[in-house]
Amino acid sequence: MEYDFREIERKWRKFWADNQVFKVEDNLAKPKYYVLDMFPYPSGAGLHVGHPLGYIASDIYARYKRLKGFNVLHPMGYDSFGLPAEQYAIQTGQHPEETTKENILRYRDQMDQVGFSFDWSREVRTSNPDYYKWTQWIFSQLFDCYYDENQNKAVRINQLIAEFNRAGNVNVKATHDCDRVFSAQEWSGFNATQKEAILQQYRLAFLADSWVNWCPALGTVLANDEVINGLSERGSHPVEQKLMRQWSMRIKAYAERLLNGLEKLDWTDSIKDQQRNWIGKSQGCSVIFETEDQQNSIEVFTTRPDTIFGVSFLVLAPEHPLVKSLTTAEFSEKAEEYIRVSSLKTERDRQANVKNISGQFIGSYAVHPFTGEKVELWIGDYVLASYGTGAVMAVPCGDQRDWDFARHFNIEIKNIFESVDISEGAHTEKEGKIAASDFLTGMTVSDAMNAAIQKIEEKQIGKGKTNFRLRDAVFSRQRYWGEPFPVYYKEGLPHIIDAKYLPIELPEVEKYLPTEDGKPPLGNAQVWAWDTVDNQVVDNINIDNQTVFPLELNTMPGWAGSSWYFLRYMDPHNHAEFVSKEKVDYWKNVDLYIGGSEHATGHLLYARFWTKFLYDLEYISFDEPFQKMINQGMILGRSSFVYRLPNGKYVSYNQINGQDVVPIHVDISMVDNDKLDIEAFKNWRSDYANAEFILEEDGSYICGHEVEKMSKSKFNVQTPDELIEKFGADTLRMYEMFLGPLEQSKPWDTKGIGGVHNFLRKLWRLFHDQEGNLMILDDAPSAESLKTLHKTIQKITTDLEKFSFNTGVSNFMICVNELTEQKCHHRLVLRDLLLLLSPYAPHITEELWEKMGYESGSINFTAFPTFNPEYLVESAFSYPVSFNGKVRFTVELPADMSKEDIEKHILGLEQTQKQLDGNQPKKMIVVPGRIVNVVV
RNA sequence: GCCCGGGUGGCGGAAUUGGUAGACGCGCUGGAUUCAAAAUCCAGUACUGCAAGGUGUGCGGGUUCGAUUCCCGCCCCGGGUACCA
Repeated sequence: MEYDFREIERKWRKFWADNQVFKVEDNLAKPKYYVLDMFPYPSGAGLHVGHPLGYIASDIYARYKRLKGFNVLHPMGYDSFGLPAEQYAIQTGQHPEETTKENILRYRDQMDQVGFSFDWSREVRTSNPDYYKWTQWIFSQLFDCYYDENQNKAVRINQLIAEFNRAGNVNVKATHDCDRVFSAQEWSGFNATQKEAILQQYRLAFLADSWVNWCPALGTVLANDEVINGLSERGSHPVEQKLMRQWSMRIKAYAERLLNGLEKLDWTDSIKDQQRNWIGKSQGCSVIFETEDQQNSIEVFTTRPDTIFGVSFLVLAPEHPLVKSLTTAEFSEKAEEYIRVSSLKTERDRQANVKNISGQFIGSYAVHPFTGEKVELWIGDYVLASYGTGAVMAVPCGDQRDWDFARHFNIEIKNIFESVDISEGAHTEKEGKIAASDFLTGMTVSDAMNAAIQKIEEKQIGKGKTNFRLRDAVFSRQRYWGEPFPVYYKEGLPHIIDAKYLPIELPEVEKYLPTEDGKPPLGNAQVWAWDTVDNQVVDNINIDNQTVFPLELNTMPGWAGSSWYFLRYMDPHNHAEFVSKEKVDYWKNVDLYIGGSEHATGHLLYARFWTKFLYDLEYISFDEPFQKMINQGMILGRSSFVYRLPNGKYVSYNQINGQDVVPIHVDISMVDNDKLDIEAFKNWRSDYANAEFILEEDGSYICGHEVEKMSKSKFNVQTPDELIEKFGADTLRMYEMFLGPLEQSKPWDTKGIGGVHNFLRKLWRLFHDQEGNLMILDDAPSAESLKTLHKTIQKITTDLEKFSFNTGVSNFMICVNELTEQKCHHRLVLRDLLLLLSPYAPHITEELWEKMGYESGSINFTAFPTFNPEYLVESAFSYPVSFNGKVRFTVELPADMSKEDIEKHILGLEQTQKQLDGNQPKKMIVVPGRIVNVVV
């Protein structure tokens, strides 16, 4: 019987599904292991061969862990809210839910074909009301909390209110945006609106007017990580700054913990560094400069307090609140013009003109806190209003931008560094000694830093401070296809709908576009008001602002649902809680997370933030979601090209010979081994129907190729479906792993897939005789076969532990090659081989397992073979003998021979004497079991 | 600019973390089998040289008995990031 992979794979997929083989119970008696893939957004394009790469790796690992006796949680779901479905809806009028469902069906079908061992009974979809009910609930918890910096955790807002009632906010240490200090008496005098306005400045989910990245083309705001070089991540549309009233998340409160938490995670340095940079902690100090007229004071933030005597001017952001009052009449016109011009610049313009130095003197001066000298005040848009204090002390000798600015505007450049030349640029290195700086003179930079901060604090003109680049995260989107907020507005104040009435389901709308008066799409909904008596969503006509109120029109961003989905898998059908304490205490956090590195500063940061928050409230017992993470590389496409000559003929690649040609992408399905199917090409498009060719000598047309990202427009997309049809899922799984290290990006090339397919056929033959009948021998295997087997057990095990899946495949090939040569048909060897291979190639191994007479469908729940080193003991070793490091010959010697004996033996050899050519060896290096080196 | 990766045959990639560079697969060459093809099997395949040999892991140095591996200085490619004070 031949290896009929189609029949075999169909059979086992059905068996697994019918018997729910991979359904996992919360078996508290067994040790747990949680293997998770980043869940996909189900796009209309379906999966290409790049998508399953990570899923295959995680599936192999999950199956391996099961064989090792772990209770493995290995779920899958869909991040099913998102922009593409909504834009498709705008174009076609089709409800995003419909398209999303269709896409999910296609994804599921494609994933099923690969033979993954997901427990589909735990599937989650973020757009499912049963799911987003809890996303809304978590939002309401964030709304109900503030961050207490004394306890260093999130605490219920009631406790803050109690403190306000007791003593105002004088003693409160919390992360907040509140710039006023009030007493208990004042607090009790505030009305409800005033009180809530203040509370908003403390809540972890809060409403605030903030500068946001507004994308007019998409009609929505975007988070910082959704903006790349001033353009939207999706669609590359321009983004501008706009002041809007938006929901935000006070992620800043967690900056320090998000930074420190990275230490204990088993992630790549690259991702950790990206998060560190994004969080952007910088230590320094604030310094207050009094203005010359002593009417105002300007606070700056600096990381170089040691250079305070090098200050020659201050620069304020054009948006700085004091600019207006500090500008003298003489300069007001110029200053206003400068402010106007810079406000028109989008973030993108500002970035594009980084080299352009611009600024404006505003006519007044500050006073240097130590020297009492006058310091010019300037505005310049290289200073950002949103970072630090929105003002900097400029030290041209120590900072290149300040140096450029000073040079450009002809401002004095003081040198406060000992024997450093600053005529051609600033001295930015933190080394050397400080000069001409009063009490700092003669100190090293680091000593001077400490001394300066100490003095500044003594004089009460500032204090040591830590700044973070991390901004609070905007949480409102002007979209339809996202989670609605459980929020209604009463007298302009947001009120949270009680958890027992959740979910608040997305309303039906006629159009998915913003309303004519610029409200978000939910503004089109007819039934979108909250009845506080009946506690339900009712028609807008009932709004009386007495008992029925308008609901929030924004929806939540894409990262809301993906920030906690890994928890829901543990308890996906729980209607009473987002996850039960018992289950989350058993499964804990994800042991192995596999996904792309493009989520470094988005999803991975937000998920960590929400995890820490839920930990603070003691809903979960761990504060990092993903212990170990592997980022699979991108699989690139291999595009094929035909070349058109100016005369319209198509010339084969090797016949171009430097002629002027236009390369044209051709669909890779028409190309086999770079050879073009000419008929298919002619039939592809009408304008190619009469194409003429200049062919190779053998009459074929050879295409050129290039490695590029896979995309429809380049006709280089390879879907898994057609490969599975042609070679089977087991072949595809092993081939994707064989391509190279998981983390590396690599070009997709179908050429080698035949080699992997041959391997499986060869494996099949190992279990059968020449006539194709099953042939399993029950007598004792040879020592040689046992050696092959145990060598393989050892290698496969270490490869799996190192996630080196590509070398794993090689080692299987070596093993099967050796066993074939040994004509090994022994039960004991083949049984273990099947177990070893089953994580990689589950279908063929289930089939052979069953044929060998073992229980059907049990192979993934048996036990992984254990390595026995006894079988590998060698009696002899073939020593490479080198002279001055160059290997000249090898010699077979007993493995237990002593160093001295080896040395003697080698020296006595004729070959050695020949190599020595009459010279005396200076020295001999003998590494037992490794190498012999003779130094001449 | 800065921060992470990476550079090994015609190609994808191996190499116990200082010990025989190029495993495994693809491709290619030759052969067996076949009426023929497919499939399968065997042999060869870093470069150079008739050969002995010589040269080879981006480039230039260094440490070492011995370096793809460690150190110093460059070059190139990929990813991230930036008037962040």
